Amino acid sequence: MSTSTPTPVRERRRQQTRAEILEAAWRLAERDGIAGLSLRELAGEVGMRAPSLYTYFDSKAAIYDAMFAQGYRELDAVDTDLELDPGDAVGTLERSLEAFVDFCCASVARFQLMFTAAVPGWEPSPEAYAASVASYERSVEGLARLGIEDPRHFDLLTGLYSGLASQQLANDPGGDRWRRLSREAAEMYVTHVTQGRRGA
Amino acid sequence: MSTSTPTPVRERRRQQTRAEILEAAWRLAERDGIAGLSLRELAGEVGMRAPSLYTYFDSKAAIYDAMFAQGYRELDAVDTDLELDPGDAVGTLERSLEAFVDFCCASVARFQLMFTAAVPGWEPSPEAYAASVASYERSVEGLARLGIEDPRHFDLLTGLYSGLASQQLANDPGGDRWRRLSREAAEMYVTHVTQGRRGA
DNA sequence: TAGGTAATCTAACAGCGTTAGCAGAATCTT
DNA sequence: AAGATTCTGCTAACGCTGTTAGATTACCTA
Repeated sequence: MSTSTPTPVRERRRQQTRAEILEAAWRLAERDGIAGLSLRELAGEVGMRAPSLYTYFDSKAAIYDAMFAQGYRELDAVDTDLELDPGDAVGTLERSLEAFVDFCCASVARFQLMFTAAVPGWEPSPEAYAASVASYERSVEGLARLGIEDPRHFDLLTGLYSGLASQQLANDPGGDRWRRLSREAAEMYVTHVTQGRRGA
Repeated sequence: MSTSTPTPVRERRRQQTRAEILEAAWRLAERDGIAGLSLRELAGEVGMRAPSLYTYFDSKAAIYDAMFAQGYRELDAVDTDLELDPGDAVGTLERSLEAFVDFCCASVARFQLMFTAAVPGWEPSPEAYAASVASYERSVEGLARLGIEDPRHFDLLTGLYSGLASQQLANDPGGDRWRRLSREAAEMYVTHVTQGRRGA
């Protein structure tokens, strides 16, 4: 007939090649910045010419999309590893802040892709964006278990996360000038959100 | 003689055309993102062809440099307008935070250029960078007059500035979801830095 | 008005993402 | 095993990018 199955064994090779391309893409993006990624060079890195990449990805934007989704999967892994102790909100937030700064510093390209509009024309597709929203909502849930439920307080905290990470990356890459403020920031924040309102 | 004066009246026209180019550059950068700026379109906007721009700027990077310096001059103007009241640290910081978020939101392109690495290959020249450092140090001085001198506390505050502004721009452009937290953030911060240490 | 400089142009180069059309290889079907 | 099909990679090309070289025009100065 005409439209047969998508060939089950072919699909394996295809996915493996896709993964190989993404791996090379991260390497090059780390070297040249996320927006500096060149399809011709990326293709050469996996032994191809540029047009052949279009067999595996519809466009450069689709490559960014796959990387974006990969980034949020990795962030979810970090969040999952983090042990949440409702009895020690400060300690939990401290570790969470440190983990987030570490996550951002571990890959500048990933940070640029996930949290800044560093790629001129690109923005995540609806599906990729949905993954980021899901990750965000999981954080909301975690914070709620620490007793933080006021939306304003939650926004204030995301500001702290974002602020420490972006300052660390922009003004002390490779160092810990802002990362080491995690404890102090957590204390300041928890003191603030619990002040006046004891118990419930 | 060979190398005569740079012609005093010619220089006026030249500077005016430079300003005209920069003005158009901001307009286009606002529309397409700072990295999406096209020299051919920029030239067309001022009635030229692309190569003619090289009479006024050595390269596209030089245009970014001029815009970068302009941005810091505008930021300095904001800081200068801000009245510093040592008797009301919270109020002063609140207004300062609001002003900074407003400054960032007033021009996404300017924010991208000044505070993010949104332009692939470009980074400010030593002269342009020096202007940003000078602006930074003026802020340190202002903060010191509010009694904030501990470098750690200062870094924590820059994190708050950066965090509120970047979250506002990324997740609620045009709104005030993070901007309106300025008061609360200032209270939280001042409470923290003054706790335990009264007087001197 | 003549001379010289400054400003602008066209043509071109190497790079970019992307598309069209074609060759070859790998697979599935008979 | 042979034929039909699909899949993967290629080359050539288009229109875009920043940039340079060289020629030409416009303008200020003397």
